Amino acid sequence: MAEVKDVLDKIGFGYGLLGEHPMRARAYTNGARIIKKLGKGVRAAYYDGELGKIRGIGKGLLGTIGAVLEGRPVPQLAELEERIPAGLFETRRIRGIGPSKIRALWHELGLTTVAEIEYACNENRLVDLKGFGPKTQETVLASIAAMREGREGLRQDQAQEGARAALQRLEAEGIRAALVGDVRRGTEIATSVDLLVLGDEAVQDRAGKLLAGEGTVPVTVTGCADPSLFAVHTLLATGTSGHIEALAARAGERGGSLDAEGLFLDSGMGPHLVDCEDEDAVYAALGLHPTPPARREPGVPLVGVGVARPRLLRREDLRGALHNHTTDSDGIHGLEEMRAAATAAGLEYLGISEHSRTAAYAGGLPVDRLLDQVQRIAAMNDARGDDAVLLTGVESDILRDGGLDYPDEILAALQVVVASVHTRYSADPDAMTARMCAVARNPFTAVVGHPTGRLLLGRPASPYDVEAFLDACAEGGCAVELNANPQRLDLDEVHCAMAKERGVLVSISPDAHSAQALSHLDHGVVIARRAGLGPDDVLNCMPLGQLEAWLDGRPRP
DNA sequence: GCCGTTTTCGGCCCGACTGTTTTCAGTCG
Repeated sequence: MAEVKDVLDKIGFGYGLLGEHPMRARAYTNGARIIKKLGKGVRAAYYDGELGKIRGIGKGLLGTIGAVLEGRPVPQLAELEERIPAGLFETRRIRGIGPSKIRALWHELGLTTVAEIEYACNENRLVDLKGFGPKTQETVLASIAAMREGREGLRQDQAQEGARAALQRLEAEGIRAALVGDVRRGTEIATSVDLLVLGDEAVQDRAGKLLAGEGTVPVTVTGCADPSLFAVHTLLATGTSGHIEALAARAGERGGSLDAEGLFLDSGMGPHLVDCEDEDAVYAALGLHPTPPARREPGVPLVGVGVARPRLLRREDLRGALHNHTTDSDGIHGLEEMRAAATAAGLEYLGISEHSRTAAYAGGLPVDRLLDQVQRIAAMNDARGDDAVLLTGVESDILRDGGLDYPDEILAALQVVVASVHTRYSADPDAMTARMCAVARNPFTAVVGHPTGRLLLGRPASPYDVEAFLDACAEGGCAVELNANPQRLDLDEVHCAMAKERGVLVSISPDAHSAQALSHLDHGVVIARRAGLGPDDVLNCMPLGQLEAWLDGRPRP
């Protein structure tokens, strides 16, 4: 099914391309942005009637959204598709040029696909157009190249959603299947959803055909015909190969083997097949604690029974969540709704950190509005009953020199200052390292938000010295964020592990711009587990009292 | 198309940056 936000975005772009209804175009584009912030909850929000209450979603957009959700045709889109060559819609993914410039390419040069635009750049044909020049042509070319590189792959949220749908479909047909591969291990990007089905080739074929037309997510089906080997095959197909090799080596040490034939061990009378009902039984037979899928990576040691195993983070260890937005800046739900959602999610506290005054595009708060919110939060906490406690704060832009966006006396009035870069990502690496180290050493910084600024499949991480930055965090006593928005997952698992090594706490934050988006925390937990983090490594595993003590105990001028 | 009325029209996030200009349009966040 077409995604709501893509349809709205397409319509907005289409109107922009025709240049006929600029404000109507803006309304659709804005709608797409709202849906994106909502995350997965569009369908529920639509049927609950919540969607229509959101500012920016009116009767027209609601009708369009309903049509998409129910699989009905969308007249506006149909009309645009009639008037605009299909390939042009794809060109909206080229960064650096927007509807106006693409319109010029279409009308002046007759270009209607990404490939044609790329070709024209190589022939140097863009430079002479009015409003274009050598720099623009270069930008376009670089952007198209980046699109090519980044397009391949599924984000964790897309992959999980696709896996859920596929498994449901097979179950409805009475086919037993298990999720295996990268998606099961929780990698930030996967190439396909890998499923193992139980059955002979006929069953596998049927499963493959059932899923071929489903959704947009590529699914790879493999089969196992022998029910008694299903657990071993699940293990093998989950990987990684490095992990499996380590297990096979262990079986070898015991006179046996582990491969598609099953687990064989020698108890004195030659190797015999071990009956394994599930994966845990395989590990147990090898004298091991089971390794969770997230940790089945090369280099992660196996843990023998009798040896204490590291306690990996679980979702229920999270006591709260810092870094969230409301309608006061660019969120789509108010303080009350966000608090209710946090309470429902079992959180003890919720940190509110709106954009700061420099981030005008995101409704960043000037001092008076920020202080007003602080007062409203205090009043809400006074009369909160069993609700989650709200923490005051801000997501301060990190200025060019590494400074924060408010005077000290304002920052001092806040509980949680999250500091994030939102502009000038591509400054040179040395300057960026200095900027990030400066903010890490700033006594007002509690958490550095999405430290590398990457967008998965979209924008590369800022190239700077992250290790030097983490050293500065350790020195300054601040925490680093694992931004759990599946488009970011920033810091990544490698850097999270580096933070742990240095004793730098990790704050797993949903960066929620809607109530639904608190569920991003799940993605953060997966990455934290892959990084080997336990509850002691995560700032928001602290109960409220301890967190407050940590915040208060940090040196401030 | 959305919104909020000073309610049926007339505004629409807004400032920085970039590359193109010669005073600004387009794009981005």
